[in-house]
Amino acid sequence: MELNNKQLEIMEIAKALFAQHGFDATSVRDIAQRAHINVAMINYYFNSKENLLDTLIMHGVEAYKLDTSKYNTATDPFIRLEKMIEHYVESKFSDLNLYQILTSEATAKKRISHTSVFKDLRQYNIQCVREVIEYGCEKGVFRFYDPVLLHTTMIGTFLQFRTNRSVLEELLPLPADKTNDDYLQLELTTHLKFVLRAILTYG
Amino acid sequence: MELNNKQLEIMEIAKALFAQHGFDATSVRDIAQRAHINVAMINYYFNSKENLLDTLIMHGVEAYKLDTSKYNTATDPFIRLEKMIEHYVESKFSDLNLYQILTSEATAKKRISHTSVFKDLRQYNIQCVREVIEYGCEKGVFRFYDPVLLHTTMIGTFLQFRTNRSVLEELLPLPADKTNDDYLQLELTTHLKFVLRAILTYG
DNA sequence: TTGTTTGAATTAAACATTTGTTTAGTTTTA
DNA sequence: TAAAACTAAACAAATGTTTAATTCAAACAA
Repeated sequence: MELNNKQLEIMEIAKALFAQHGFDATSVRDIAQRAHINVAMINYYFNSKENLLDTLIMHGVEAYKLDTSKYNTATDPFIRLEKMIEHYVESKFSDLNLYQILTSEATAKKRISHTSVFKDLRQYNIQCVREVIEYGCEKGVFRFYDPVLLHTTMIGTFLQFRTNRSVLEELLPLPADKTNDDYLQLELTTHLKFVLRAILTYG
Repeated sequence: MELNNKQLEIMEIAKALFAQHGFDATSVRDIAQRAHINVAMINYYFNSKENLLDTLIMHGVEAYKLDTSKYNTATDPFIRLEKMIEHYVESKFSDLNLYQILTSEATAKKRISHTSVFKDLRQYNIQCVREVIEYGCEKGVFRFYDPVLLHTTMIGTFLQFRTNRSVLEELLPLPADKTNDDYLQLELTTHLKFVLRAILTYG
C-alpha cells in the first residue's frame, strides 16, 4: 500500500479529529473542510471513512512496539529498566493522537480488527516488560512481579497523564523554562521509574 | 429533580449503550428499542438526548466520591491506606459503565459541563489521597509522595484493568470457583495495595 | 513547438439513510 | 373528565457515498 503526500495529509488531519472528537462524532465533511479538499476526495482516496481509519491505524501502530535494542545494551538491570521506561514513554508521546484513537477503538470494540491489532501490540510489549523483569531477577536485584500487572500500571499511568493533562498542568508546579509537553514527559518518566523500581525492589 | 422508575430504566439502558458504543454512536432509536419504548418517550422524559446524558451523569457521579468515614477509623496508616484502596476500587466497580462514560466525556471535552464535574470529582479524591499520605507521614511510616501522581497511578491502573478486562482474563490465571468480576476486583485491589505500599515505604 | 490523447485529480450536485426532534392524535390512569 | 403516558408519522438537518462532468498534467505524435 503506497500512500502519496495528499493521502498522508488527509490522514494526519483525520487522526487529530478522530482523537479529539471520536470517530463517530467526526464527519467526513469536517475532515474535508480542515484539509481544504472536496468531500468526495476522501472516498476517492480511501474508499470509505472506515477504511481511512483502518489505514491510519495500520500505518502508525508499528511505532508503538517496543524496540528492545533501545535498552537491551544496558547490563545493569536498573539502567535497563529506566531506559525501557524512557523509550516506552517516548514512543507513546511521539503520536498521542493515534494512541488515543487506538484506546477508544479497543474499548468500543465495534471494529474488531482494531481490537486485535491493539491486543497483539500489548501482548508484545508485555513480553518485553517480562524480559526486563526476568533479567533483573537473574542478576539477583529484582523481585519477580507479574508483568501483566506491571504493564497495566505503566500504560494506565501514562494514559491518565494524557487524559488529565490540563488538570496536571494546574496541579503540578510548572517551571517556566520548559514547554508543557517536555516537562510532562519528564515528570511522567521520573514517576514511572520510581514506581517500577519501588515495586521491583520492595521488601 | 424527581425521577420515576421509567426514567431510571431508560437511563440504565442508555448508560450501558453510551458506555459500550459511545454517546455519538448510540442513537435514540437504539435506546428506545432496547427499552421497548417509543422514540418520542426519550424527548418526552428528558427533552433531548444530551439532557439524558447530563441527567444520568449527575445522578450517578456522587457515588464516586471517596467517603472518608469508610477508612478513617483505622489508626494504623497501612490499614487506613488499604481500606481506602478497597473502598476506592469498590466504588468504581459498583458502576463501571458510568465511569467509562465519564472518562470519554472528559477526554472529548465537547460538553464542558461534564469536564468540570469530572474535574471536581478528581480534585476531591486527590485531596483524600493526600490526607492518607500525610497521616502516614505524621506517624513516621510513609515517605511523602505527590498525591497527584499517586492518584494518577491508582485511577490509571484501575482504568486499564477495566479496558483490558478481556485480555486480563486470558493472561491472569483464573480460579474456577470465583466469578470473573469478583476475582478481577480482588486482583486489582491486591495489586494497588502492593504498589502504593511499595511507593510510600520505598528506600 | 504544436495539437492530441490519456488518465488521474478534482468538483458540485445528487443520492439514499439516518439522525434528533416535534406534532397531533390516541390511550391510559387517577 | 382531566392530566399523564404513549404512539405513529412527519420534520428538517446531517450523514457517508456515488455520479457525472470538468480540470489538470504529463506523454505522445506531428
